[in-house]
Amino acid sequence: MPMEANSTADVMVVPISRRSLHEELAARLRDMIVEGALPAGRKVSERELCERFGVSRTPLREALKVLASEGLINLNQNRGATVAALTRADLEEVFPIMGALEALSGSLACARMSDAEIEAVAKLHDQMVESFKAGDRPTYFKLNQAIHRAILIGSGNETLFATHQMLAGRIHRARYMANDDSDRWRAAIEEHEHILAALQDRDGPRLAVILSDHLRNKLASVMRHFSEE
Amino acid sequence: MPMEANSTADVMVVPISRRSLHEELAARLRDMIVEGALPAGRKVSERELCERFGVSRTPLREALKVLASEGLINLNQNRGATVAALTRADLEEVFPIMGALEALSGSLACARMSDAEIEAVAKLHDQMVESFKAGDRPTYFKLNQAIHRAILIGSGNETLFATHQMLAGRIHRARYMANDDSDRWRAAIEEHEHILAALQDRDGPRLAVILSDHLRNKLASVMRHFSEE
DNA sequence: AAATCGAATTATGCATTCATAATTCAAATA
DNA sequence: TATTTGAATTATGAATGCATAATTCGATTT
Repeated sequence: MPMEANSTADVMVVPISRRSLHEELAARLRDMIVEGALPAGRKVSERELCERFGVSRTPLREALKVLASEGLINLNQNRGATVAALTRADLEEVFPIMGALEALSGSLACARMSDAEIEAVAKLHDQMVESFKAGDRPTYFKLNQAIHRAILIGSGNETLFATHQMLAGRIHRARYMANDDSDRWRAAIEEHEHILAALQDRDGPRLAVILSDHLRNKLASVMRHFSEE
Repeated sequence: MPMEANSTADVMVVPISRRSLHEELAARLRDMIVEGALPAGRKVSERELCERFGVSRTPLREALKVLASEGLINLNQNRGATVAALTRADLEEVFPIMGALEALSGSLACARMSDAEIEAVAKLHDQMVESFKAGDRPTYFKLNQAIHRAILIGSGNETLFATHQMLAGRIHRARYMANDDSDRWRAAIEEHEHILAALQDRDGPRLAVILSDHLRNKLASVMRHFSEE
């Protein structure tokens, strides 16, 4: 996906293709659910959302079907949609899968990323360590995600990225609901040191193991703080 | 998902909840695409499908949105839907992911499957070997799939199963389009012997490695016979 | 007062209709 | 004859309408 700055020429050629409404709606609703603006278990009223977004029910309902297939909402026949609740069982299912996917991505990334790209990850890592030292959780959280994302993308496998993203969306709420305690936070930073080192060494198998363990530890941390919704 | 035989009592209680049309349509179309009844690249005409299934465009279009999110069809703004073509790049992306997922499932299955369930896999395996000896490819293919499926389900991780299923759907066409040659077929049987042995030994790490390799080898075989559509 | 029944209301599932973008095809032009 | 233009046709995107299932809420009964 090319991301050049918008030159005038670009603006003339590309930009007309507005996304269809169902796509736009799915993206917005997905974001609202993932970010917790729509709390888990809450009834999703078609009428209310139609009014909020100023669209008819047709594209909205199309978007709801897509989100249901992603596991973000549940559709009950003739009884409307509800935001899918996250259970401990969900977390125990999803985290190991993400671990396996990240392990694969790390392994591939070691072989495919350019030196410059790895250097960019190192920059993100340093910034992340800074935000840890400053106790700035929101920034830490963003940079942490950026690093994992960079490795996923660095794998060069778009399907891998997309699959991971879908699962990450499902558990995002829990991930930042349950903040790491200071011990776990420190340990996470240390794991990230190892992640960066393995990546810089381009040691795929080692990075795979580290990432898998990292996710396992993250699950344990989340589970400690997670209360069923 | 309980699957008891339909007693009269069950029939009175459960069965009324007919699936919604969009769900039914998505399932039917998914099957048609996966099984190759709708060839890759082919335009998906809404009118034609509406007539065939006797429904209006509304639920059909809902189903199409879902299938698009699964990667089975492509939607082009104002220009309709087409069955997604499978490229070599797709296979090279999807197989390693399935390998990672099956490796995880094998690892979990070793810990969680009951002896009886493992015995059932052994039965499937023996039947599969029989069909190999008989040169019966269709039966071999079905039993092979049944074994992988049993291990996926044996992992006890429904999300893992669902994620795998979605990816498997995307590449199913290629998998049976490109039949193994006799050398590869023989090798596949041998790999399955190792799979069964590791499962019976409940040696999770070993099974994970074997399954991952198995998928890698399958990819190589498919790639040899696969011609871009 | 609590529980139950049922009419009224509301929401959902699907069909139909409308507006617009894409495509087709024949006529006009070079 | 090949190419281009544009009117007619067709298909898609989205809104509206209709039938039915679910829910609400007040009246009735115990």
